[in-house]
Amino acid sequence: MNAPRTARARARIELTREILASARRQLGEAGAAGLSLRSVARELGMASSAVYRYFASRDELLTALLVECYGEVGDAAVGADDPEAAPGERWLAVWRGVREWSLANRHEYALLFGTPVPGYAAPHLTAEVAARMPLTLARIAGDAKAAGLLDPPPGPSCDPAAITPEMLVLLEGMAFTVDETARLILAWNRLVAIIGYELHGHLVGVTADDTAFFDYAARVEAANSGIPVPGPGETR
Amino acid sequence: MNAPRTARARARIELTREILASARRQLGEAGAAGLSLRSVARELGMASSAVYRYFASRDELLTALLVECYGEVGDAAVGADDPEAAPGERWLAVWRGVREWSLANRHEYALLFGTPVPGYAAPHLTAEVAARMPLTLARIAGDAKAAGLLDPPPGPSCDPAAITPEMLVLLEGMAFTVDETARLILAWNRLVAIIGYELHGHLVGVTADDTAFFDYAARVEAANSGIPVPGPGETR
DNA sequence: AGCGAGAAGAGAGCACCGCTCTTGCATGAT
DNA sequence: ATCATGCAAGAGCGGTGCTCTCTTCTCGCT
Repeated sequence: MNAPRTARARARIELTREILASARRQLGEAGAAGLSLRSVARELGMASSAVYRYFASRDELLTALLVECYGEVGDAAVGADDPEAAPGERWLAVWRGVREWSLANRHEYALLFGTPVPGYAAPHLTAEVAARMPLTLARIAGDAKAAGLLDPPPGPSCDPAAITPEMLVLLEGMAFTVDETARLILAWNRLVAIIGYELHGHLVGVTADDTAFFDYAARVEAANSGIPVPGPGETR
Repeated sequence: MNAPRTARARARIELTREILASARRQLGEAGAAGLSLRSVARELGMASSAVYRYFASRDELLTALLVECYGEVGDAAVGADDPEAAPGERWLAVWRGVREWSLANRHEYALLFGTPVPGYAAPHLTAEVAARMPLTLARIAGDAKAAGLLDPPPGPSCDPAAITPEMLVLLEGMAFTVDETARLILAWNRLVAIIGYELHGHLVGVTADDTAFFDYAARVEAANSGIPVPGPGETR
């Protein structure tokens, strides 16, 4: 973390930022598959080969964007969460925040949660930055539990051996049961899933009001996780 | 539907099948992004330009594969379903059948449910073939309801305006309520979602036994849809 | 039976891609 | 002031989707 003493070093980090910014813009416009190292170079007025001084490969550039986007979706989740509010309100706000980010950044969503691009295997190093969004959901449930408000409905129980010990440790301090943890994992998966269906057109002809249906899904999932949620009446 | 009278016509449908078969194999090996029209041509010993006599573009070839794969996953669902069995057993069997097909055909799963490839927009014409898998789930719920076994747990209710009238019509004869329909849509989404997480590595470090966790998810979702399901005890 | 229309295949070519290697310049350190 | 090094550029390789032209051969009709 040395300060950029020399002009060369300053130029280097500056150019790195510009490459990343250009790539980010192209990702937003054409998607991961349409992101071309050559066109980034063109846009910056440099030779394509010069970009390789900054990113060893297209995949490495993509990884940098991946980390950046995980940060953004984490920001969207954390930013939407008001720790002072009631758990149900917080839950809905975070779900909506993540959805809005995804709708505004559909190609970025695809990069994070969609099909891995060609031969690119996402590095697992990004686990900690990737965890911010789901951890925001867990925190809401944890706070609800601490306040004695967490009340998951009855249902099938989860084999404790199905979940990694690390996962239970990660959520330490929140004192979740295995079943509560399992339901949170499902909730995280389902938040991403319902957005994916909307983005990829699987709901065309199925839902008439995507926003209303998303809100419904968010409420159902809150109830599933045991978080009391306000809103439209009960089934039956 | 004329019979292939001439030798030319026979050769044409034969070659079309071979092209499709070669493409299917390459899709299974390298994924949609790695599917190359040129390599298909190479494999069949013909000029790349000749393939264009059969498929106007790579996207058209991809669409043909898409339809084929939708058929396969539909077959997997229908094939796993034993209409004579109890609803809970049927539900689990269909979920497992779809998962097994997906694990054995991960690139095909990605084509169907993952990020749309580059600039390729999936045609909506495939709706009827795409619907077979979710309709299998719906049929189980419908049969359960007819037998008086459908008993969805209380929870948030869905705004009827959020679902298209066509959807309610599509499920006609099963006499589902709006909420039952909404939960089935969620169940369909969630079956695809949990498999996607497993395939794309999002569960690495989270779940220790993917099969057990999937079974848990299937049971939770059956309960959510109101289908009585056998298996491990209740939460709490 | 023969001929014309049209289908099918081959090949060259265009513009693009990721990536590599070599060459030369300009800058920063000594 | 000089030397070593960081850095950009250019050419090039093998690959892609797709188009256009040219030739061959098959099919259907007179």
